[in-house]
Amino acid sequence: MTATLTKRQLRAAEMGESWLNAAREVFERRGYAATTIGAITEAAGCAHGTFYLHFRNKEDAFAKVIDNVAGQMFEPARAPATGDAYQAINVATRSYLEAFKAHTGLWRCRLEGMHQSPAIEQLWREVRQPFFDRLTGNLDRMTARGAIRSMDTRRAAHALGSMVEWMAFSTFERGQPTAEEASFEGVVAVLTDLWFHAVMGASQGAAVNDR
Amino acid sequence: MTATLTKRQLRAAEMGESWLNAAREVFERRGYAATTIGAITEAAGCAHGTFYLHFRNKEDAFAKVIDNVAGQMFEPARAPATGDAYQAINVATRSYLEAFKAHTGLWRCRLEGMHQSPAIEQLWREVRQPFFDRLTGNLDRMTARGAIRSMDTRRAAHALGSMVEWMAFSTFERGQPTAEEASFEGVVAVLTDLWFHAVMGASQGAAVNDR
Amino acid sequence: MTATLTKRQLRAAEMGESWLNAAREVFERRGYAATTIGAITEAAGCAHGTFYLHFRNKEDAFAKVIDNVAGQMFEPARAPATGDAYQAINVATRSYLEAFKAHTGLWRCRLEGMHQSPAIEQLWREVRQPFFDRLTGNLDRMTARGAIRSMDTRRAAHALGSMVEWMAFSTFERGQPTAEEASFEGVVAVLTDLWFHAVMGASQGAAVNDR
Amino acid sequence: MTATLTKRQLRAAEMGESWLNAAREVFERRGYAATTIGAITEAAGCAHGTFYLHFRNKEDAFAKVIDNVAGQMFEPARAPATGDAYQAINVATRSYLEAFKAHTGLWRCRLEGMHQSPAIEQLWREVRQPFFDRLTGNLDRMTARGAIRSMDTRRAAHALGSMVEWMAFSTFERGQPTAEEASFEGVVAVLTDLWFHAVMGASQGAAVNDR
DNA sequence: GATGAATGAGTCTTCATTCAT
DNA sequence: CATGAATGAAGACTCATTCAT
Repeated sequence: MTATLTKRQLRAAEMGESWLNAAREVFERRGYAATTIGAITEAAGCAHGTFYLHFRNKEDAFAKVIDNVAGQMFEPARAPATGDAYQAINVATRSYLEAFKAHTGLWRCRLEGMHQSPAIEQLWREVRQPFFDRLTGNLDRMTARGAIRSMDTRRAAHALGSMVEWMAFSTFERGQPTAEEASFEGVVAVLTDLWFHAVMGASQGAAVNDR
Repeated sequence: MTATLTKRQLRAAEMGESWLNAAREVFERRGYAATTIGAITEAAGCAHGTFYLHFRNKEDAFAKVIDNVAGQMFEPARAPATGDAYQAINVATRSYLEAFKAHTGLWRCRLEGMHQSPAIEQLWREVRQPFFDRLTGNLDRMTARGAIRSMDTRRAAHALGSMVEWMAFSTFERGQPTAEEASFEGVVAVLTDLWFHAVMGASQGAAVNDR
Repeated sequence: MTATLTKRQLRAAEMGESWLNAAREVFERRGYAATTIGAITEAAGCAHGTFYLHFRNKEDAFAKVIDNVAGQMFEPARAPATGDAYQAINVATRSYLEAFKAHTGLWRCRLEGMHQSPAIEQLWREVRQPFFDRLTGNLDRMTARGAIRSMDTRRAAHALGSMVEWMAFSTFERGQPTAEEASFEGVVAVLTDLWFHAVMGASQGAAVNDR
Repeated sequence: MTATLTKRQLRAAEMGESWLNAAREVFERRGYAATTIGAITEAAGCAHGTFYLHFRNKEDAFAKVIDNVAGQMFEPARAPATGDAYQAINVATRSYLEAFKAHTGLWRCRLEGMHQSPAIEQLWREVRQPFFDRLTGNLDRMTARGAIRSMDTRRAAHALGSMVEWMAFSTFERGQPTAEEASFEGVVAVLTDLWFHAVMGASQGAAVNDR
């Protein structure tokens, strides 16, 4: 892990870091398709041709940018769950939304770019997989110790993760900042509440009986 | 004369249909950015310039395509809820996933195109809004008659809708058809289960006490 | 003369006159290059293809328009000179400027179009020639009876006609209507004054002696 | 380093020159509307895209061409008047006609292009204005010292300038080289003669009295 | 490593003209 | 005579990529 980080940092240092920042800034601001090599070199303050000393092409530049910030985007959710289940879900959700908010532009860019480059789609999948794996593991453990009803944990993790991910996107993406809906705490509260009940509820049979 | 007119109008209508189909097919297959006017005219089997007799430009063509299928995509969820809550959620979820599955390519295309055209973003928002409004209304009614605990219904509707929407996308988008995950019924079951418990669970206070 | 007029009127009547008006209106408003067949048919309230029942192409349409209004544009100057020389020049100049003012748009259009179509250039030359011929004739007569000094009457007519023509254009063309400069009477007075002295002055030798 | 830079800059300057020449040549030969980017790049012996390294578009190219030759076209008239009035007028007229003759194509092109581009119209106006200002100044001075009768000097300058300008155009434009009319000296003589008498003649009142 | 001029393939868009109805 | 859909040639403009310096 440290090796990976070091390697990444080293490579970033090699290319002056400024290139990655320039590329990221342009991708965030203009989106994938609208980003041109010229815009990146301009942001980097270098000549046009110099781009190709650092990246193979636009796809490669985006991949390197994603690779560089992927850690920050999914790292927070990696914190070990502490306290009771509700608290744990609340903290995890808040962390995720905060991390998401800091990279809205890249998220949008990726959403656009993954359809224009299989490599980007693949990269993103790899980056996101550990996140879902962790969620699945959590549900597995809770199921194992009888804390929640039994369920298809992999798919449940996927569904709940999607809920947070897509709600985050809908809420924070540019153009959607309705004052009310964008209220950070409100979103955290609702997501926590739904997630908590979704997994903590009694088995469906019992629930049905309760009606 | 009427015959002439009718014949002409008929052919015009037919052409309109075939152009929409040609455009849709290309958008689905190649995505937004990669779709060229030439590809559409080729699919339509007509000359290049003819495109502009039907559409103003690519953006307009996509808008017309979306407009044409939007009804199909969100109509199913409009069916009145029948039976008990679990059944209603199950039916609605299955309907949505089926409709989604039939237009995966367009969904992907829209996800890509909305970042390249404000008009498309706006159009989609308008198309999707009624869907969320209906969900919100359902939750409001259930809350009103005490069937579920009280909650921020608008945000809850948004979150649950997002869960289904994004899970559907992750599951059915091209390149993701892992045999297991793509199992339609499994996905429907999990989504129904989570949704049901998410809204039917007792109030958070009680739940917390249950720990 | 009457025959010519009749023939022209007949042909105009044949094509409903409205086509000529529509074409003229568009040429005046948009200029030669910017005029499209579609704009003319739209102005005429007819279908696109109908244009070709009346004109061979844009060049032909413009030629017919010019042919139709040529009379009006140069007719006034045809009035026989009455009164003394100064009065005659004054009246002729005013007439010319008035006629010019009524067709500024066409003048501009012709200036633009003559470089895009040899036929238009040729047509215009033919239309303008009689005007200069008349001027030349006038100077010839005055020289013959000793009213003015002897000169190269053809070239002098050309030069003086050009003065009025180009001054008119500079003064009345769109975008040049400085209040002061566009003052109609002021322009007439100056042109009359210069023209009068240009031809009435004593021979150069005498003039030089006068210094 | 300096060598490299210098060499590069030199070549860049050379290229700039050759591009201007290529563009000018094409504009002169084909006129404004008929000039295509392809024709210019062909004349320059370069690839299509290279055009846009030197000019923003056709309008910009023409503006730069005009800007480049404007000095040459109006410079001659700037020479200080020497000798008597007749000589001064003669020299100025000859200079103008010579300069005009060297750029007939551009003149025609400008006449055509100014109706297709407000920027070109504006540019030309700016280029031509000093010329008329100088003429006005000359007349003002002559009036002040009583050398000529009093008149509306600004309009008179405009009218006389127009006479020379438009006579030059009619005489030298392609297609008009009738042997007789194109005789350079003859035109100079007539224009000088008319201009001289136009301004040197006694006041109109006196002239009228002379009748 | 850095530069930036040059390239040319690729797209969009317009529009004169034709022709079956 | 009238229609208007269809055509396709033509031209503007962009931009990723290369390469000599």
